[in-house]
Amino acid sequence: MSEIDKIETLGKSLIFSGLSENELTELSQFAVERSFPAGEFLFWEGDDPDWFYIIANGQIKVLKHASSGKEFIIAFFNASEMFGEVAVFENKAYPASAQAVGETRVIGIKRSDFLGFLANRPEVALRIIQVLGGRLRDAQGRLKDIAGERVEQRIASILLMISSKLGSEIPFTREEIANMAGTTTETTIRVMSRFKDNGIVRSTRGKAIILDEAKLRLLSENPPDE
Amino acid sequence: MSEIDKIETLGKSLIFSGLSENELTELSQFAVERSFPAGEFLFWEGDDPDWFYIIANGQIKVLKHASSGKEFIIAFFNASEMFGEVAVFENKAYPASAQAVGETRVIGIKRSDFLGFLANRPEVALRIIQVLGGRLRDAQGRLKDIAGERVEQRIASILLMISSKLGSEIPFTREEIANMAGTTTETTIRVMSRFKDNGIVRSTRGKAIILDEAKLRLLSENPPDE
DNA sequence: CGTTTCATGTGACTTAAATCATAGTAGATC
DNA sequence: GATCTACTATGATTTAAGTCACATGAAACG
Repeated sequence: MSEIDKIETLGKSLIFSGLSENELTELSQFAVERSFPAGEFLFWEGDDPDWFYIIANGQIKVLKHASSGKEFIIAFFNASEMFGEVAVFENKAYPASAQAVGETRVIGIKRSDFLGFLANRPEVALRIIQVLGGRLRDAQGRLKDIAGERVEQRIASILLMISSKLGSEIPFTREEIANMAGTTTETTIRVMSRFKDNGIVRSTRGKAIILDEAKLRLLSENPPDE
Repeated sequence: MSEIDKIETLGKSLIFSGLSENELTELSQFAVERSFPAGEFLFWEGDDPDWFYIIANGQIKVLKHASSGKEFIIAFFNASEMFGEVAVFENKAYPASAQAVGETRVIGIKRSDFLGFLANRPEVALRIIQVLGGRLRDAQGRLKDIAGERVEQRIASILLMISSKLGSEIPFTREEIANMAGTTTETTIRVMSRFKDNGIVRSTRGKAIILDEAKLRLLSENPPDE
């Protein structure tokens, strides 16, 4: 990856998109490129937070393990999104693990370099605040869903959330969807089969295509009964 | 509340604690004091985000309602903490409602005033980033708990979380604890009775006192069986 | 190109927790 | 200090979803 590519990738990210050519160049001095094959972990929950990342291409899923060993997917990120930032700002161990979904290239910036760069760039800080705010909002919405809604509604919400980021093609297996909705693979398969019967989704192996977003939205908002 | 009091309250809050006397005075020009009796709502989910708040004294709980009407407590805040900020930064409707727990006094700052003040104060922005980061971390931890752990563990975690903020006296009813753990009042009563039998907590009406934090921590981290 | 692997699918059974019902009890309120 | 009201308590029953077990099928791989 050339210096030019790095600058371009940084510039595409939401948080750095307002920076001048010069600033991006300065920032790219600190930036290191790394590549990960599908399934590889970039860091594990509990690791020291040395790096802050921006995705050049590919996708990352961020997950935690319950005490039973069951995996729960907290978030997934697409090209030009940042991640690993919470640990970096607090200087505490990463609170979750990050795994490459497909072959993925990221740009890493060292904690100290990044904080130094940030110190006199209030615009960048404001953008980070917005990103974190949005993520907090999402997390709180999911909390309410998982605590209070039925699996069918939760799965509907997850599908909508994914499609709002990636479009109507959902590139996840039933197992992965289960791990986002906080349920089991079997239950997810059953619910998705019902969705298929009702013409809401179509599916192939490892993928689902949303056909009727309106119906899905209805399901995610209203209890099925009463 | 005098101007002096306002300045003092602002200065005590984590995000403004680094500011000079002058800056605090400037900020306090925008600050409006409001008082709420116990149980009153400061704003409802869906309201426009006009205000950003700092608690002068009292406590606030922030909650959402599931489609069944069941209430879920997302967070609660103590004196000198800020809240309502997510909506303000994104300029979207408040994603949750805020309710005064006891008699509560808050300081409100108008969205536009606050953003203006923030624009050229990177130190304040960095502190906000830290606060948001911490909250995001908490929310993600709770997500994993609610999705993957048993009620007993979840309740143990909630008690620990509360005691780390307020001390070993937990000033909440079983119903409120249930609404934080994402379970029912009856189940919470049963679990708490078990805790009492094991000498982990003592309790009076509307209150619980943690006697054995170590045991509680053990419970929150390890599955009861196997 | 057969075989191994992993995702989907389905039935039978179990279970943790919700729900429903009812009662005691402490504290507020008049 | 009698009367509400809200909190705690407990038993009985139901149920949504989890677990276990096994089958089918597509795709990955040597």
